[in-house]
Amino acid sequence: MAQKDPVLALDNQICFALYALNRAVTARYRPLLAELELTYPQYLVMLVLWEQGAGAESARVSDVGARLRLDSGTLTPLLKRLEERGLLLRQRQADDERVVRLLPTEAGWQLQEKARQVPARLMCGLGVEPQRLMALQQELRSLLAVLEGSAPSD
Amino acid sequence: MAQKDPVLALDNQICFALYALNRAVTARYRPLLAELELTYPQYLVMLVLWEQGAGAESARVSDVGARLRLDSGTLTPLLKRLEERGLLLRQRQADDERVVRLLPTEAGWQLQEKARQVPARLMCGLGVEPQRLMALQQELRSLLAVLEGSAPSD
DNA sequence: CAAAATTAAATTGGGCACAATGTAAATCAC
DNA sequence: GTGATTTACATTGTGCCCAATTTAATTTTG
Repeated sequence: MAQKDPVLALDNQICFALYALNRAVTARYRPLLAELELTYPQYLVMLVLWEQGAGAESARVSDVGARLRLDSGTLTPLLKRLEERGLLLRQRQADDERVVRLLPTEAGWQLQEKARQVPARLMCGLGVEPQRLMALQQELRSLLAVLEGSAPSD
Repeated sequence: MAQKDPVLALDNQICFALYALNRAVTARYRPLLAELELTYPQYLVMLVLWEQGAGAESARVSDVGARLRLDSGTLTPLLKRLEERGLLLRQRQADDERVVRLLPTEAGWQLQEKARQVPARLMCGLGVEPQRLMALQQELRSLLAVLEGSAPSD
């Protein structure tokens, strides 16, 4: 007893494969995002803001949080750093002071131009057939939907 | 220009699917590991130590780091917390004082007993066919091997 | 309308990740 | 065998994550 147990073997933990690959992929993004002076979570936030489009209704903190599954404890300081860098403005909504609207600045939009090449450069660097990645992405998204659609412990 | 761009759409980023699913799965572990009073990275470290077996040569900090792809900046404080909790001993190797050996204590081995049920309980809670998870894990591991076998930007 | 409940962010605190640097011990090179 | 490298951890500092709490504004209820 109290010895090796295949059930507890690291290589049998689905979680570890996910954890390790996530960090390995993030590490591949790092040098590319360093050119934009963005961290990986900051890049994701900018993607959400860019996605809203310039003309559309600006995103709220909670919109970004819902999209990225992050709460204000993570987002508030991150957004303040992006604001200090001049990439966006955080402003309280006049008719509902609880809400903070996030508006990319001109510099924020200019950064989008530089960011456009990131996905392709990443894919190249990975050295994996795009089809294979697309298939994986579909599966990951599908599983995420399953997890988000069921209670944390049915 | 400077508007929506399918290349930058969040839903097209393989990275985001990986990032979001990893956090969702970790969140599923959290209540189970809370019963053991372990965080998720602490759980992974204990898995490595348990895997070594009680009779075998004890693991070094760098062994755990190599297995989990974590450096001493992450591991040292984490291991100190596990030591404070009485789950392991950190002791310098006599014939090479640079090396720190990690030895699970009796409490550390007892915790393995409680941990044995974690994987099955997690799988149940996910509500996904085990075969599907096994297939995903194979793919994740295969991709991790590819990334670790190639330069960070070929 | 006033009290209670809800909502949106912010704050606080603990614990990862990771880059960069520091420190001491062991090994190598001449 | 001594100086230069290398190795193994530790430390420092920045930036996530997340739980729990707080604050302030809005909405709901009686």
